[in-house]
Amino acid sequence: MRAINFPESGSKRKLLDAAEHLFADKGFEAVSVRDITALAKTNVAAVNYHFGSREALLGMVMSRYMVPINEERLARLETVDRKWSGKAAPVEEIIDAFVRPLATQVRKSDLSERLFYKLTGRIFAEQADGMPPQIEEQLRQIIDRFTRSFAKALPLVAPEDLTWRIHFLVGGMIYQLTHQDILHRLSSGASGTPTMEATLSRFIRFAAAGLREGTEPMEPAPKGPQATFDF
Amino acid sequence: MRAINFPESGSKRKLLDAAEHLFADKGFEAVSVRDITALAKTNVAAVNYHFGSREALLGMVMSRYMVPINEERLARLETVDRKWSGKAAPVEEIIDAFVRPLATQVRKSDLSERLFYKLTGRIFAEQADGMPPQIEEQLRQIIDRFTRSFAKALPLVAPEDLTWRIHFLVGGMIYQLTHQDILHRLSSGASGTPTMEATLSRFIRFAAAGLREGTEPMEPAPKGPQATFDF
DNA sequence: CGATGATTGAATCGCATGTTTGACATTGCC
DNA sequence: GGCAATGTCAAACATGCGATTCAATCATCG
Repeated sequence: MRAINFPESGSKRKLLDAAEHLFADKGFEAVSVRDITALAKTNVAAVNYHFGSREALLGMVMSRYMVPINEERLARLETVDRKWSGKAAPVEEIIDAFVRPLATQVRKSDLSERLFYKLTGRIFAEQADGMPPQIEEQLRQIIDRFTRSFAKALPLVAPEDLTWRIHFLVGGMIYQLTHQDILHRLSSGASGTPTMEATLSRFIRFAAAGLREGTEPMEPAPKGPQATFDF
Repeated sequence: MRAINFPESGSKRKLLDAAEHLFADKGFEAVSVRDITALAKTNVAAVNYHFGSREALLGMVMSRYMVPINEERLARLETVDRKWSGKAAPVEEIIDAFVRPLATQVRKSDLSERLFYKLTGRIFAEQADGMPPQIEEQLRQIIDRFTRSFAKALPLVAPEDLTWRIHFLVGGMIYQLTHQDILHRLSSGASGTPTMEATLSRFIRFAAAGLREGTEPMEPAPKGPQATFDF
């Protein structure tokens, strides 16, 4: 499907690394070509020589970063599908296949945990238009495949509802990644930044409950008339 | 607490309106002073004359936009608290107090639905640092107050867990607002943009289930060994 | 009216941006 | 060695930016 060669060394690689760090830290718009070449210790012209333009470099940073994550997502989903072939898989496992690659790929990266997650968030939050076409295509495929698996796991959720709930899921995760620090700054009882592992399992529980909503075998209302809340 | 007068007319008002439209549509960084003054049909110098700087104008746009929303949030929460004084309110009502003001304030605005929500999202997603101090303070107060109400409504959820779940909630909503169009473009079975009312009630159900997760009176596992899922 | 202070307008400042240029250095291959 | 191809470099270019200047205009009120 793909045929990109990400350079292993040389100043092209140095530029990609520097750009990745800076984009993750400050955001795509806030980083100039000169910032990048300064950090990479190359000449300003190097960016345009190697990539043609600043935008092309930006796209290549996103690709190099996203492609392995998305490939692992699909691989993990396939494993889950095989394991539960035909039967409905637990939604937790599907969500896990979607978010876990973030935790595994972070270790293969030069980026710190914090920067790695910020970059993920930024790719969605800032650059969602202007994404390289092949990345957008890959994403479309992923949402498609995961939606199919969720649909099988949650036959009682109407497809229309399911689409929305998946959006809420993706959004909650993205936002969480990008804005961990800010949200914690706004919460007065802010406990220190926790490990990614803990965040992921918390998130999976939260999202799984949201996805399953309404499919439980009739829970007795624990308190008050919440069954009659009027929407 | 506050003592801002938002101008009712004149070119100061025209600048605020123009800036609001442009910021919502293109994002804060992508809009220049010249773009704003062109749309407002004023001179370039007007921005610096009336606001001192581009940044100050940006802050005033955010304030004029966010303050009424946040005030309505607090007012609604207070109503809910009074209604259930002492007792635990249904989480749906608390979430509603948080998200409903978006639907009511959109009608008082000059902005289209789409631009209105995009602006909300952008204030969080792009400008979360650099927010005017008084807005940040207001937000902190809101998260505080809502957290307290949620805690009372969900006594079985550990405070630490609750903080996280609220983050997921806020993030899911923000992201949804900002990226409705993109997510729908990525979902192949994209049905047309639905009304805000429908989105809100879908979201409230999703988030309420996530918040309540683990507090239900022991649901019989509907399928598979999901109780032993290993995190 | 005329004076005073608020507002506008055209021009310009200094600066940072992405990109291009052309000379120079390095590399790899015959 | 010779000679392309490839890569590097300092310098400059064109553009757009936020901000400022200062004279012209306007509104308000004595």
